[in-house]
Amino acid sequence: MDREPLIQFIQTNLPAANRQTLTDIAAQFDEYVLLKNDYLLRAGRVSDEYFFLTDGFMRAFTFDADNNEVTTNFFGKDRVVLEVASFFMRTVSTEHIQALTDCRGYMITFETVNKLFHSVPEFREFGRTMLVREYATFKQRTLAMINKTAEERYADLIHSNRELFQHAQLKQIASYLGITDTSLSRIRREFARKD
Amino acid sequence: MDREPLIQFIQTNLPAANRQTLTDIAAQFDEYVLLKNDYLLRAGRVSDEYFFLTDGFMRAFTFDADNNEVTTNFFGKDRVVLEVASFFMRTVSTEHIQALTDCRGYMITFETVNKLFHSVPEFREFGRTMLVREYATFKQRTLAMINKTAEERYADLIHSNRELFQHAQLKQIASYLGITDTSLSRIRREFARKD
DNA sequence: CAGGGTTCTTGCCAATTGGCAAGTGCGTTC
DNA sequence: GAACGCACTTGCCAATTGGCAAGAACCCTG
Repeated sequence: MDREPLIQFIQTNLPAANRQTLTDIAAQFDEYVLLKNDYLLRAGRVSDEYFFLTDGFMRAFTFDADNNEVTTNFFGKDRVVLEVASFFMRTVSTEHIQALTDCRGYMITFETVNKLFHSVPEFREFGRTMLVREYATFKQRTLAMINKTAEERYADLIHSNRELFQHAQLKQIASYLGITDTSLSRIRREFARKD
Repeated sequence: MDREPLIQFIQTNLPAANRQTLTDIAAQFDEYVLLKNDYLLRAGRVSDEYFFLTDGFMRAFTFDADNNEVTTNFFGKDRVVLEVASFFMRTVSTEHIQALTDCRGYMITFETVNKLFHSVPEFREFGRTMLVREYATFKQRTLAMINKTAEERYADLIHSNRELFQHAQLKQIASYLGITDTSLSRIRREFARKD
């Protein structure tokens, strides 16, 4: 069982930890595999999945008042995949998390996260850093919705995550960007002319 | 020094803690007062302010690419006021936090937060709960930007926080809702006709 | 390779929102 | 109380985005 990707990831976010601590933390995770279209989490359940994704793409989505699917997040390699509110507050999830491709990674439960959280100071730091990063990312997205045009948001996404476009449907990307698939299609046409 | 508001707040978010633990945590905070228009944080600095607001209203704001002011957050009574990214990641803040009214509350520094975080298990839980709540709130806001109209977002805000409208300028509220002051003015006109 | 389903694109028109500039209302100051 | 500044409103028009429906492109599956 090669946990190097996991260890590397924790270390990147926690340079101060020594090798033994890192492997101790990593040992608490279980290897986990999803096939394309498998669900990591379904709405209506309380999430018990803290998943570190080493290979593949996933997305989180929910439904709006008119029952339209809205993609709330995409996840790629080397990211922690979880529904923060449901996992930490033990509330029923309003979101689904599904594999866009075959996926591979490492899983840990709420109970184990808590155990590590209280017994390993370095893991506390790691957990907090994760949460702060995710928070900052969401804040940036809210800000982008406010002060950037749909075209700018599209440009940002394709430049930062071109590979995503090979795995996600344009309709999913559109709802993530806060526009309809029709508008996204038009933006892509304009974009193709210039760039 | 009556720290009851602070103790009550911590207890609400941490029902398991006993009285002694609560007073020990509260003892680490310092009373702090701001006059209207005073800044709690200025962009360009690394935030060292974790502020529990017991009375008054505050707002956080930044500037977009065209140098327009964008209000990113409003804070009322019984809320923790801080710039999460700057405070926890020790990065330079892109945001200002300013008092909309005279304010009163309790302050704690990054160093003391960390001390408590590692030495008091109950405070770890408290800190994590705060962060998770703030995260969930921002996520809800992003979602609202995507699948609600400007009018619905306005209705939500005025119903959940009517008092805010007595202290913040409509232009500030408009940028928080992701629209111009012109549009907000029109929405309010329509709204007044119906409701 | 024919048929059927899904995704994506396009055209047309409507609704929402923005930009600008002028106007109104209100409080402050001298 | 006249003059000024500031916040807010309004009118006019333009730009952006959405809704709908039809068509094109593509992929399965038999």
